[in-house]
Amino acid sequence: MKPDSVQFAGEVASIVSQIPAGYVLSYGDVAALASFPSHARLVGKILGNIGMSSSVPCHRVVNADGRPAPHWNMQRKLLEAEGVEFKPNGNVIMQKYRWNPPIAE
DNA sequence: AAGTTGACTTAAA
DNA sequence: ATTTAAGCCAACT
Repeated sequence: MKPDSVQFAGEVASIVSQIPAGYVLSYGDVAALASFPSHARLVGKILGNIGMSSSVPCHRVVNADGRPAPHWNMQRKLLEAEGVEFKPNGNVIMQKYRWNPPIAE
């Protein structure tokens, strides 16, 4: 099934909105939760689109390394405000702050 | 229509 | 540690 941008965006927005403060999720994870494990890149694009005009906490979504988006600077600061710690190299401590999502079906 | 790009991921050099 | 390669697939040019 092809991901309708509307549906996919809706799923992504819904999932990202459910991320509790102090936790992060990778694009791949969000994509997988949205039922499209191979559209991690699309998640980023969608967040870029909706994040500017929606209440979706797009700052809680990072890449698989736990590193904030390459285009957006304040993200790290926002995560720090959520209580997320960073490694000296600038990566989030994923093994500790990676959100454990509810078992979806 | 065809080629390029990218807020990705994993692996390898 | 960093860079490259390749897989990935919708959106963009």
